Amino acid sequence: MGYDWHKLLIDKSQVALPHVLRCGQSFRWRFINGVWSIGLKNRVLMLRQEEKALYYTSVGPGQPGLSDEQLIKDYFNLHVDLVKLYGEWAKDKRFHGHLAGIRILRQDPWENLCSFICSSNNNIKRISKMVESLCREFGPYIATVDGHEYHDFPAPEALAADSVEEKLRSLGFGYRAKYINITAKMVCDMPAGLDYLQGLRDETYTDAHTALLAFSGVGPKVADCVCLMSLDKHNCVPVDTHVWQIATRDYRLSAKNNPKGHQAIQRYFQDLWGEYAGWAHSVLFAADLSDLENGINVKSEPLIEVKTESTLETKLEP
DNA sequence: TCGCCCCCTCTTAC
DNA sequence: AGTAAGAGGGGGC
Repeated sequence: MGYDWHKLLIDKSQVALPHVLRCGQSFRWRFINGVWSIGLKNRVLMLRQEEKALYYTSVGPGQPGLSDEQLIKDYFNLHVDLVKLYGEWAKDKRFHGHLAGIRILRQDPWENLCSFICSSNNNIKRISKMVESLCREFGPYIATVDGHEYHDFPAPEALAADSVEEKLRSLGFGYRAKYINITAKMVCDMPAGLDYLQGLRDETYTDAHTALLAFSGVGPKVADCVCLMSLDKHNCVPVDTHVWQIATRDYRLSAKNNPKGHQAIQRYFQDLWGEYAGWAHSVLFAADLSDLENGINVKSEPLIEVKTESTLETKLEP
């Protein structure tokens, strides 16, 4: 099957897919035979990267008024010059030698919220499994590509039925099953629905953060992750035990590992890094991440299929 | 196999 | 009122 690959001129130092898509922001990306793919906004989006260019193509109808290129530029926050930011952060010696191309995504707030409700007391591998279950069981089918089924992330209505909690428990969600179910009901009961979450992009950090805390299974850390990764609060630094360790070990801060201590650490990093403090934090965070490149959702087809299907090199010549 | 620890939040108890 | 401690499912080490 021949894909119509399009080229976007962007350097790896601006976005490094293997790191950005595996550092605990989005949990749905697959990596199959050198191609990154995801079911997003009613299409299967596929990406492939070279040193100075990103190649993209898609399968499925998509959404009216949202081209693949628009989706990519929005999803990856490509209007932000990451290289310039790295230059500013380099004043901090601890940044020297860290991974390049790690940027904050601009995800869908609803998916972001649900994913991070799943993330409490949890690890990336298991979160990925849970989010995939969510999409497979409750998300609308989009297409099958090279033998792999792709679903979109489920709408709140699909997760609001009373039967959902038990189903999620059987899928290994544990106590988070109830949180997801209740939060979905809450969003469905809102007059504005998903627009309410989307609208938090226009609110201040404090207001957005407070609003998110009202949802079930959402504490300060999860609220901060959503603020940073889908609500444009670029200077928000989510502090968990991991970031707490970086702060106390590498930065010699003497904060306690409790909410007050976490808040103090957040303020310290915001002062230090400025407007895009949340982005800076993700670079240090990723550097410490043992889960990076751990083989989640990675598949390789038998060699013979690679030759015959030839989704890569032969179709990529500009 | 058995502990122990987790990218936490909620609840209860001071 | 603000803070502290324990429970909660499953999986990794």
